Amino acid sequence: MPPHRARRIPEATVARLPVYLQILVEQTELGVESISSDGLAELGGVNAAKVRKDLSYLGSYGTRGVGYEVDYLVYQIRRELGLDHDWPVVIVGAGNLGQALAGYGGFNDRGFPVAGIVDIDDAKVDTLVGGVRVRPMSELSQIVASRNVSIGVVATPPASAQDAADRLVKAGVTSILNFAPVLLSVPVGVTVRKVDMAVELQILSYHEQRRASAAAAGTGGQLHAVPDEGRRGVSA
Amino acid sequence: MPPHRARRIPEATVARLPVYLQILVEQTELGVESISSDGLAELGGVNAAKVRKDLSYLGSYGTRGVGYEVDYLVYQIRRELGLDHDWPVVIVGAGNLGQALAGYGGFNDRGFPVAGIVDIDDAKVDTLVGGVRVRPMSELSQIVASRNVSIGVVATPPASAQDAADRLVKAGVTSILNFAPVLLSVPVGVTVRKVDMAVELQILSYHEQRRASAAAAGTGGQLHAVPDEGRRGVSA
DNA sequence: GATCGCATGTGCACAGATTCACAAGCGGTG
DNA sequence: CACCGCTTGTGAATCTGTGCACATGCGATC
Ligand SMILES: NC(=O)c1ccc[n+]([C@@H]2O[C@H](COP(=O)([O-])OP(=O)(O)OC[C@H]3O[C@@H](n4cnc5c(N)ncnc54)[C@H](O)[C@@H]3O)[C@@H](O)[C@H]2O)c1
Ligand SMILES: NC(=O)c1ccc[n+]([C@@H]2O[C@H](COP(=O)([O-])OP(=O)(O)OC[C@H]3O[C@@H](n4cnc5c(N)ncnc54)[C@H](O)[C@@H]3O)[C@@H](O)[C@H]2O)c1
Repeated sequence: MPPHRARRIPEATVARLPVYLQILVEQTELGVESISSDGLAELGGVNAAKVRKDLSYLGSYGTRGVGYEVDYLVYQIRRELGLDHDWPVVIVGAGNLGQALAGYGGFNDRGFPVAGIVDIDDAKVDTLVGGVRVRPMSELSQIVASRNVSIGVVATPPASAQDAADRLVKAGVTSILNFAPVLLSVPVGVTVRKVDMAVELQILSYHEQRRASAAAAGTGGQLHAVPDEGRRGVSA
Repeated sequence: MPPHRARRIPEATVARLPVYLQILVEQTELGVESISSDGLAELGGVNAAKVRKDLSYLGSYGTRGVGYEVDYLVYQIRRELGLDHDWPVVIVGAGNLGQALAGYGGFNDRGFPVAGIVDIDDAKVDTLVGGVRVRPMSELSQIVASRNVSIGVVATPPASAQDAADRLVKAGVTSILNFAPVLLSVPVGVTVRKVDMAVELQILSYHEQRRASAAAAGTGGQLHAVPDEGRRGVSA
């Protein structure tokens, strides 16, 4: 039986664990063997108390007065995130974005090999993108089943995104990463995350605009820096 | 003088306004002239009370007993987000991702035309990606200055991302959208947002893993659906 | 012009996330 | 083996966000 039974980790923490993991792996490569919550906080751009609380959800894996053993922490975070094995993904839509994703080595390195990429356009089928051959939609189910895929990526135009999601679900996928700027409707039990780059730009635009109007209304142009936080602006 | 002076809008709300905006524009195109908080909530996959509270930060632009006039709401959200004019962006890094971004029409449509794309690799310079010619790094400042760019996109490998950000800041950019999986360090007054696709996949992986272990520990395989929420899984 | 239905706008209670502050405890030192 | 410095782990306070529930007020109807 595992140490704590079925502890539920807050979503906010789950979203930060991958960031810690990334940093810790980099530190390992630099030969660092031990790290304090302060050190990790610095590298991750967050508060040290938050780091400690986040890590405490995994269990007590630090040593008081010393810090955390990097290797062991990597192992524990990996385990918690389910990264102790690969998660092959299937990409639907071999357009601009789908091709960039398929050709990107970073996913493979981080445990998400591209099991296949499918497209509805016959002209795209059988072309090679990033070492992967584009397959027709009819093979989607077969790819999912044979490679035991549970994560699908939607990279089709918005109008086709729901169709793509429906096919993924029908094929047996239970998690979807959606790049189309539309809300996907899926059965209960399927998890969807959306990445919308236009939304990100619009959030930046809001802050730009706010800065501009604050300057206009403000002390007359002289922009004096906020107290501190070292050398970092609004982040996410 | 504007109606409310300098109301501060909660970050969570700022992040949802672009989603409402997108939906409202689509509704306009469908000929819909008026929408209730319920309707908008449905289309946006959120709670109706949240929609009302979010919109109330902009001012009282609804009509009790009726709803919101779509056109007017679009206008107000645009204004609040600073989308009453275009925000040209400059992309650093013309690799897989940079090319996909430059070739993507959706940014232009949503008010973020690509003012330029630069790369450090001479072999890439002068090639055309998505109708835009790749420029050498030496022209970055000139592009930023002449097109009045305040938003930069980092699409270089992680190791070069800080360098790219430094150059953007030096050129005068005050907002950065970072696609490299590293924390960027920037001066106070510069806003950074990070989009990390591997993080998104890892969050999905966490939920997959959790589902799997819950099923193993659970009632023995028979997956019965959660009470409801209609037909939608975990979302973001 | 009084009445009624209906959707907004918001006070309030609750939930979740962040941060502080400090007791607990490990390892090294004398 | 007792002491000391240092960092973890966590209770408690605070801040932020969510969602209910309902008073408010608009517009339509009679
Ligand atoms: N390219 C980018 O940089 C970028 C940036 C942000 C968001 N997006 C979003 O990502 C999505 C894809 O963008 P893109 O630029 O790659 O578009 P694209 O038009 O280049 O490619 C879309 C691909 O999907 C295929 N397709 C269409 N309908 C399909 C269906 N029902 N099933 C399977 N395949 C189908 C098309 O044949 C095409 O190959 C869009 O929703 C877009 O809004 C793209
Ligand atoms: N391709 C994807 O789908 C994808 C997905 C997720 C994340 N990313 C991230 O996006 C970034 C870019 O990925 P990619 O696949 O396009 O990489 P890539 O290697 O194809 O392209 C990177 C480009 O940046 C240029 N470059 C390198 N150093 C530079 C510098 N100092 N200044 C300016 N340009 C420089 C290179 O010449 C190259 O053209 C990476 O950080 C990657 O982790 C990419």
